[in-house]
Amino acid sequence: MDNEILKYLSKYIPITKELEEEISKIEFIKCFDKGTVLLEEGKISNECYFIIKGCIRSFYLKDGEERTTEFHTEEQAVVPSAYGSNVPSEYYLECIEDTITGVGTPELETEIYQKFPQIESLNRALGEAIMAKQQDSFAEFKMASHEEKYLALLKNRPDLLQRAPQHQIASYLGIKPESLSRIRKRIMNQK
Amino acid sequence: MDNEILKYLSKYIPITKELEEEISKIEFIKCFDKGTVLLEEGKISNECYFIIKGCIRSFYLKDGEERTTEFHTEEQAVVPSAYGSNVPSEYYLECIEDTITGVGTPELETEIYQKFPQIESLNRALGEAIMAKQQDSFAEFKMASHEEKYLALLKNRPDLLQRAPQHQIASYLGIKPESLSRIRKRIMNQK
DNA sequence: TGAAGCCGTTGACTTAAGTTAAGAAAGACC
DNA sequence: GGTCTTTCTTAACTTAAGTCAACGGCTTCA
Repeated sequence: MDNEILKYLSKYIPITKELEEEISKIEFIKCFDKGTVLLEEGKISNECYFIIKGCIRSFYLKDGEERTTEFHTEEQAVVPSAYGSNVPSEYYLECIEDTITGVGTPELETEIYQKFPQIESLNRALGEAIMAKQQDSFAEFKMASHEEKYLALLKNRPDLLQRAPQHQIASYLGIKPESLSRIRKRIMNQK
Repeated sequence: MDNEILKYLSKYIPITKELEEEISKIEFIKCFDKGTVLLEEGKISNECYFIIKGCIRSFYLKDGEERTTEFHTEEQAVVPSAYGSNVPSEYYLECIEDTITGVGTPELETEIYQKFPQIESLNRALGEAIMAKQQDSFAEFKMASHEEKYLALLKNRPDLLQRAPQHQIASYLGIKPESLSRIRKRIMNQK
């Protein structure tokens, strides 16, 4: 099976011949160079992405300063919150690496859900699971010290620290680059 | 329409006679006194709740200290992250007011989804919308000062500050009760 | 090769939150 | 009514993050 999206789906639901044909037919792969901006603040977004390879950073501007909200990597879906709603986006999507994605649209989604209701079921179940996980990690995050947040990131997504520049990591953690630098120094000295 | 759940559903999808009969038949209303613990750490949970009236607080224990993760109020669903999964819960659910809820189970859910796929579609769509909102507010929360977090809560959920004791609000904001007290004093003096 | 920018680090200073402890106010219970 | 508990506030001290500024390393590009 050389289709990444089918490979992903097969983890959760049986892939029928019919489903395989349909998905192969409609899958729409796009490649983006590092630095490509997929969505800008104020623009309407009608695409969502499933990352096959690479990293997409979402961030918004506050007082001219970039605030990173997420780093999306392999096997993750990127659904702009304004996706399909005709509401201008409040944030940016930027590829911080060369990135290969499957691209979806609201129309395509509707079509697939009609033909394959089990995929909508899957998305509901996955969505609920992701939401519960989000709530848990939000709770952890709220009470953690900045150092603990950094250590948690180091543990859960060690690759990110290699893939993204440190000041972006800092804004993702909700701290200033200077603080992150000091935290790293402190941890080094403790060892 | 005297059924709160139907009233809620009718905001999003047309209520057919058949749907109305079915939901009325299966709806299971329970009332709980203030102080009732609906779920304890370590217990399996097989119920989810839709709050008609009241307030349910979810929290977990860390080093013997309660950490409030959410205050669920009217028209909100409370789905324990371990719901239907046979995994012991990591947190508690407690009614901090007399509370009236609709109660759901995984079996009931499956049954409803089979009979009324449009409800599963609705749940998927609502889930995605809630998730996007969660991500946005998480992003705001990360970069906000403690004072800004308090002011945001004051603005978005002013009722909570009347309904829950201050130390629970503090742990919900991720700060110590002493800090919240100081922040409130600071704000009062500024006015 | 040299100038300009970006990035991470460091230092000095300010500000605010955590910690510990104590006390006042309000409620619950007997 | 009086005691006990819970809740909130206040104070003194410690610790760490924000702010501002400077510097060195590295890349880019003319």
